[in-house]
Amino acid sequence: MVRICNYGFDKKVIEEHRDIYGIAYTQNIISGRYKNLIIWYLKENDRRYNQIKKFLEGVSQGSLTKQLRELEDDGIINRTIYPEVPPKVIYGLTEKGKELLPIIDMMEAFGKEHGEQPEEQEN
Amino acid sequence: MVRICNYGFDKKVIEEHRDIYGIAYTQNIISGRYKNLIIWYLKENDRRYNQIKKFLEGVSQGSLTKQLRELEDDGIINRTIYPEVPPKVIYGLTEKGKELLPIIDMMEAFGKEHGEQPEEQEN
DNA sequence: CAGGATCCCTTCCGATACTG
DNA sequence: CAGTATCGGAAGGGATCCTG
Repeated sequence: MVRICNYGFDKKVIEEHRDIYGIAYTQNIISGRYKNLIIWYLKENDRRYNQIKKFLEGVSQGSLTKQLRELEDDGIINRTIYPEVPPKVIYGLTEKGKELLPIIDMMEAFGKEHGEQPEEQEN
Repeated sequence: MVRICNYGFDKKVIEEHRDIYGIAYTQNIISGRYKNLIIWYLKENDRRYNQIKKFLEGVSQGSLTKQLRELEDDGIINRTIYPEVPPKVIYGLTEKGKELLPIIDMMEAFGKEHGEQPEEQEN
């Protein structure tokens, strides 16, 4: 089911143009200020909640938790809880989540090529 | 320069993690409810304002115009005005914009693979 | 036809306080 | 440590009115 929130697309558009369904679906998953970066950060290793939080310095718990839950609901990451004291929660990419890496990889490449010299762009 | 709006990233994050600059830059460009679809729609042919509007049925002029302007400012599309009566404005992808197509292509592929059978996902 | 300007609502996100 | 709950600000997007 396609989320309507996250500035996604509603059924009408999707019904009319079946070929853009995939774009809308994927956009729904990765739209969110930190989602791409979370996925990117989990690329090499599984990480704990606070590691992710530290990596994204500035993010609030509320926002981070919400984004992690949404990614989990979408099957992009999985959450493993170790019932210790203090608690330990490990986040890692699912197989589905790993399939997003090439996309983010290309985003990084695009940005590296075009966004590196900001002041050299003619305004 | 990285826009702070569009739920982008501020300088702090970017300075700290140079490797995620590209992701943030690209995300800034394509974040927006219709931007990916606009780029996708311009893939095959240049289009007029009203063609795009019709394709995205439901979008308001205000939103569409804003997204088109931002894409233009980011060098993704170019706008050609034909001073006729009634006026005619053609939008097309720049070379830089065409480089985004593989990314959107992969988004479509991902969505097609994972988002097609919504009710077969275990909840 | 292709917008510009304005108003308003929704969603996203940060800040803070509190908990097992 | 890893959250939950609540509040409020800011940005995105829709609706409407108006224009060259």
